Amino acid sequence: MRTVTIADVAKHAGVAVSTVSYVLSGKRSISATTRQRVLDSVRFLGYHPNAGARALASKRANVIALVLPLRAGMNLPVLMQFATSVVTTARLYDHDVLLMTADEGADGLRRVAASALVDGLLLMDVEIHDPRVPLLRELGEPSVLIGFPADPEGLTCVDLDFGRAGAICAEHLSERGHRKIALLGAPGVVYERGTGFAERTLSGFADAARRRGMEAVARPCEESFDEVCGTVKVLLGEHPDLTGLVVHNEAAVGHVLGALRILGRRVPEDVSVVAICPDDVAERTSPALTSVLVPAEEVGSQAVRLLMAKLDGAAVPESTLLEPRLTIRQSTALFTRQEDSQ
Amino acid sequence: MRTVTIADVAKHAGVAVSTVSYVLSGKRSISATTRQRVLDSVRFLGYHPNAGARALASKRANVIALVLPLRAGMNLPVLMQFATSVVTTARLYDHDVLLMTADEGADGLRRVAASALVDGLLLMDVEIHDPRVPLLRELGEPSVLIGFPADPEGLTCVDLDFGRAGAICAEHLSERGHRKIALLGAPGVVYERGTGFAERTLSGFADAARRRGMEAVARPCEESFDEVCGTVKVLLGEHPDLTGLVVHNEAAVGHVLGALRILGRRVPEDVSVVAICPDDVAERTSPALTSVLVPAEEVGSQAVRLLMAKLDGAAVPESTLLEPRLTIRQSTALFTRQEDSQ
DNA sequence: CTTCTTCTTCGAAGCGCTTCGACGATTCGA
DNA sequence: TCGAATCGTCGAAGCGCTTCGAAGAAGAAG
Repeated sequence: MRTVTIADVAKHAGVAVSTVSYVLSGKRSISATTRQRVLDSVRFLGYHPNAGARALASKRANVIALVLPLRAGMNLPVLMQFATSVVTTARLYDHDVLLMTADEGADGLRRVAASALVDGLLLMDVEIHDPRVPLLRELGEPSVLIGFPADPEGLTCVDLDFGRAGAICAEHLSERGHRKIALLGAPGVVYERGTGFAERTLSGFADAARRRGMEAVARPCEESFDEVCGTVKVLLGEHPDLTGLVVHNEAAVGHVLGALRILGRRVPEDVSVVAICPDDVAERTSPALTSVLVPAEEVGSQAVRLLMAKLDGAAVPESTLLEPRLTIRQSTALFTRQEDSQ
Repeated sequence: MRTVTIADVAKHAGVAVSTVSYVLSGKRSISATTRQRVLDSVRFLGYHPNAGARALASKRANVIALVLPLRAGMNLPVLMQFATSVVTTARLYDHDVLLMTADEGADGLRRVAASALVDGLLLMDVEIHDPRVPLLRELGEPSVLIGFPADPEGLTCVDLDFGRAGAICAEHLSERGHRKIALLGAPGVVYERGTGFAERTLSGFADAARRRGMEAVARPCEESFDEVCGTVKVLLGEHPDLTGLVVHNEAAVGHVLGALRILGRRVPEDVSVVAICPDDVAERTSPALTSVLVPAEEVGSQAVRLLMAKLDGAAVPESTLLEPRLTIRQSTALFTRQEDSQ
């Protein structure tokens, strides 16, 4: 069973090879009757263009690279959602996705760019001082970053507006009457690595709290049950009048409720909890958590769309921030001060 | 900055294009001096072969497809480890990895095979009655499956030996003196879908228990804390003399210890717990869990190696089962019967 | 009826690489 | 010492596709 080539289709349809090509690409007008005849032959023979030949002749591989980091402290479910949406969206544009890990580093990027294996790059989990960023400028390969480096000048970046996300959480608690609130963040290493989103959430949270005249504290937090429990305990010990908790650590979300239970605090009667996490995680706890969604799918498909636009030579905005959305569930309640604090 | 081609290298080194090609592929002997001269030119010019041209001429894309399912009930961290190890191992063989989701289904497989985009397929999370399996036979594309379909005849399959894993858990508990044990499994849907690994674990567990003269029960289990708690409660209610628990549900592992704590059972004094999960999960709990490792990395790299062998036309075993390893930690203790049951 | 357009379609020239056959230059056996 | 085998290298023929220039057909315009 030899594979079907464009020449086979041309012969079967009784036209020239180039005609078949033009029918398939739509780059020149072809009469309706010829087009139909060609299309019929394509279907009849089960023709699929040879990717290598196409790439060679057109200088377009119709493949994009997805560069995943896969480091500690990553949020797997969100990452997975993201990857899925990238693949799905890319397919809508007739592109495939090459999976690269960050281990290969600069050489890897250089290699795929130079070998014309891919037409563009999608980099995830970009850090504030990401070593890949200067290389990216040097390569001149079309690219889109998920996350923001320190200097996004000349690059195309997409992300959830984490500053707003932090602020929305604080504002929601403020509206519910809370006066003293805390942020339970990502593990310490995430901050140390300078991953932008964690810091931006924190400052959005803190700024909003200040604007609303609330007292706010923040703490990084590891992901094991015991660590979460310990952190929450210390937090409540140091700030007995704490009534609102924002959790920005997906893995810890589940443990926080358990910790509060053990510590004898009811949710939402004693403490209100808002999480920044995907909806399914927030819905699986009890009580279900009021949460701000990380729209992984939207980020992924938007990133692909931007990359496709760049491949077509279109101008795209350097910065795209996706608006977070708050979903109110059972973990936040109107807080009526039992006794005015102080 | 035009891209460097093999002709540029040839000219720079003062040899024929074909000579450069043979130096790089090693398919014909080349004198040491010429080889060195060519290699120097390659490095000097920063030459990277054009992937499309290479694929076209050699009929080998040097790319393999990784087909991920991305359904409910998947075990993300393991899946991620697996994907990483596939990419890393593939690179050792100078291959890249194309990421596909199962959504595209049969058409997707047909497409990448027909377009010669990839040389082979790696399918994950294969089900007992997987619709992709017959297609695979039809396509005749080199492939390796992770997991076992009902009829693996003529296919190449790799997996952890889950039957042994279940058995090892039971045997370990038996050796520690337990007489009545239970298996807390994957969510119900996983069993209903007929994913082989869950069933094989269960039967390995049950058989070993029977051989050792232990009483054994099993239950599927959802992943939220409340569901886990409920399931454990029912289990202990129905079987008050239960002293050993095997957990084969990574997401639930953390919750199980919390549930036992709430129910007033100490680990390992009252109940011993063995988990089937990656080491890092088992180590993060307290007490750290005695566990059987799912060697995701080994599965991934082994799968790639098998696929590479097939691409080279070598014969490979139809079935490769990786031996599970038990790591003893703090969650299982010698059980001394307080009173001989019955 | 001729000339100029416009619309379709065709032929051919690559794209950059691999691979086959061939050809000198050595080396070996007898 | 001569023919045969071996070694190292070269040239050229594709691989299957895109794309450019041009040609034929069919109207439109004069």
